Amino acid sequence: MHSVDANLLLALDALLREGSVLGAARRMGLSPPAMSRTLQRLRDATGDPLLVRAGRRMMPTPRAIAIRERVHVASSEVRALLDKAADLDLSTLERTFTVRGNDYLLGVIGQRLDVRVQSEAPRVRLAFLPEGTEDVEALRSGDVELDVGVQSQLGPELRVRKLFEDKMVGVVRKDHPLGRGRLTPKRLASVGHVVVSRRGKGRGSLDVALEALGLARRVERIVPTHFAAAWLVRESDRMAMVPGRFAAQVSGQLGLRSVPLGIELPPLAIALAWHPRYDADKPHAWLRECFYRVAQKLK
DNA sequence: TTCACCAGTACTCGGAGAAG
DNA sequence: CTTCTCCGAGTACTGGTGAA
Repeated sequence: MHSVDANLLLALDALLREGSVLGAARRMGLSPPAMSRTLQRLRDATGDPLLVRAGRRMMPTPRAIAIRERVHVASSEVRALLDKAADLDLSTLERTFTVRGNDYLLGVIGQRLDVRVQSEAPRVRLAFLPEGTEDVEALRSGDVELDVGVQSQLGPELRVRKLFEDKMVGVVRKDHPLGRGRLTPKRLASVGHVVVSRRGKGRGSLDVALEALGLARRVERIVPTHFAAAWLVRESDRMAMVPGRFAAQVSGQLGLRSVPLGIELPPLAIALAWHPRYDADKPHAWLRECFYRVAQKLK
């Protein structure tokens, strides 16, 4: 290899993302012939056709598919390195960040994060998406720029930064009998439960722990959010299991009592996750730092 | 989408002249 | 004599237009 033209890398990224010479030309601000010639240079440089005609469409070769993600990461790095706006000016920064997280996150740190972002970068917009399927592909494609929550099944290339730990507690209405006296596993299993699950699953770590003691609980309601669970138990005999920080935040306002579970459960580790293409992206790094700083101030 | 052709730009290289 | 700077010609590269 004689030399490397960064424009070729950017053009290759545009071609692989668009899957079309015309589309890539539009993306790069070139004419279609110029992009076609650039594709020809890429073919010469790589020794691979990269995109081949299939009727009216262009299909990527196996080599193109294999390098697509790495090319995208590398071109993002190049853009970030050569970006004229390398000196981040938060007062004028206009950008929408897509953040995936659940209502627990918003309840615990949403307000403080909102104040911090508003004071440091007033023109920044935060678009919160529900966790949904926890799709890793959304992080890889850039549809989700930052994921906040319990990071369990991530791709090996994704970056993770721990924010804080939490533990599950029970919440019941204020005058509920469970609120008086010690909450034993047996008493825990004696009431109906509201379970939080985005996928409609009624089984979790509490069931495993109870089964080890020869007990089982009755799951009577399954809801998608912690807020919904808290709302349901406030006028029923049921209890819900929610993260402790969330319970502390909403119990007073909803007339609930939070009760420590008389059973040992693994702690919740809440963390940020993002794709490495944002490593060198200063606005993204600033937002990650905002989350981290706000989380560190939690008691 | 690709090819042929054209224009503009940048780079390389060699020669000429000045300075030490 | 050597080194440095400037200048012009040649070459390579990139991107545009028009046609197929």
